[in-house]
Amino acid sequence: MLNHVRALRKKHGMTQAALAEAMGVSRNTINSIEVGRYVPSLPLALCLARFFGKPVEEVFDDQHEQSSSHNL
Amino acid sequence: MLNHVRALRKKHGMTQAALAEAMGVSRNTINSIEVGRYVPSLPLALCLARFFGKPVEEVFDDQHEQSSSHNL
DNA sequence: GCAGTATGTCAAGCATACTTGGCACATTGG
DNA sequence: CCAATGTGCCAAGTATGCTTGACATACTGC
Repeated sequence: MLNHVRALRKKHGMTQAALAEAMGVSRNTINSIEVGRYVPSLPLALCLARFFGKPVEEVFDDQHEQSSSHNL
Repeated sequence: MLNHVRALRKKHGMTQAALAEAMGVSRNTINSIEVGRYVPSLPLALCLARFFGKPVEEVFDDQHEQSSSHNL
């Protein structure tokens, strides 16, 4: 699951900690999503997309994900 | 987390079992999402939205959710 | 009455999202 | 030199998405 969280966050001039607080999650959660350790929940994905003013599909690329085969 | 999965599924003339198979998940998963027992993962939400030809935001309403207070 | 289909729900188990708290490293500026 | 800031990562614990398998209900048509 590719995502553009890091690029969008930097475009907003925010740190991981600041974005985390804005989303109501921990810094570790934002960091883990940015580096691809796991994919966010739907509520968090909606929250991030809304925050960045973009549709969820533009922030998260489920199509050409590189990661290991089986999804969900 | 409100969603329009049931309405969209019926609009496609499908059963829960058929939609489940199309999404690659169990019937129980589709049923649980429709009746609001839990919200789907982001990959499944993207898959459902893509299947119905709608943006994720139109299938899942995070804004006016009725469910129990704290999110994520 | 009985079989088949569609739905709702439960329990137990596994996978994973998210938490707190901590540590390491690099960069920057006093 | 030293402190502060930003980032990456780890461990252990909790919450929840998803699974299989099963059972109950209702409806339909033979």
